Amino acid sequence: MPELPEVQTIASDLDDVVGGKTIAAVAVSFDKIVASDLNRFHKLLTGATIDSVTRLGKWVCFSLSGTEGPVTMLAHLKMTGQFHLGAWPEGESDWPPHTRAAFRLKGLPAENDTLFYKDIRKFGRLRAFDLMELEEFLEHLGLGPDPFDMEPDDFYKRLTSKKGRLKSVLLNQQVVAGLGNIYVDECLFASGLLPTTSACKLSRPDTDRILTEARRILAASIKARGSTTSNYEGLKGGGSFQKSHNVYGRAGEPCPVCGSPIEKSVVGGRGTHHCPHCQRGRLKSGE
DNA sequence: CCGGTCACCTGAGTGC
DNA sequence: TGCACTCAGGTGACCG
Repeated sequence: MPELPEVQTIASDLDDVVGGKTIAAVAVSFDKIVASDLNRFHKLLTGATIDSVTRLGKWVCFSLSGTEGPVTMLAHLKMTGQFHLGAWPEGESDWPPHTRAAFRLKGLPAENDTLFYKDIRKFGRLRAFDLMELEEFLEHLGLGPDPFDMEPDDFYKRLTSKKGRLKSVLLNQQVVAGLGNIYVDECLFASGLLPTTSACKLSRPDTDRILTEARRILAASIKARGSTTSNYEGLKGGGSFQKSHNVYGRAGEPCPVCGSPIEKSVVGGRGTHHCPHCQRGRLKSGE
């Protein structure tokens, strides 16, 4: 379930390990994993050099120099996507379990010269674009800014212009990019706000508090290489921030602040965790 | 515009 | 031991 800190870790590991490498060959073992044209995917990426790997919301963004100009590969890992290094598969039986695509890289030892995209549930998608196609796709996505890039004024306007419940609005990637189920629950606990609060009724102190807590929690999680609950690790291993979760995955356990049992409910179709005592209405001015 | 539901998939966990 | 069942969350599509 990679969210912002996990994708940041994955991208930064990839940048270290495969940055500067040239793709000698591309193989796809499950066609649907490539959501842009498959022939063009092969054509754009084969022979291209990976200049850098960064994060865009929850997308992993490979910037490459292709044979005919700049190329971008965007990867969305959805629930169970991972990148791994291994040996190039010569036959179908050589593919590691659940791997869906392989990129053979030049200049690495043969036993580790291939970047695999692994995805148990096959929800993730890879796309390759030239500059114009990228621009078009990004416009279509309409991602909002990261919490780290967001001005408090802008954040207030974005949240209060939505009529939905706070949890759903924070999960909307067009409002703010990078938050997922885990960090929204943690952030709302830290902010003392109920997930079911109407976003449009929030005060300026409310939205300031949410932004501050989101930045604090996300930064701490990035430092811990993210949260490993299941099916997440970077090239250099998993994270440890799950140990710092206060409410996510802790239904029935005592709230670390007041001791009340953490409640689990469904909000916007997502499992939602909150403390019924610490999370109440909106904050008052000056709090 | 908004909420609810389903589809996309597989594995882990639970209860009988 | 095995089987049926539920659940996990990111996103897009669809309906009311």
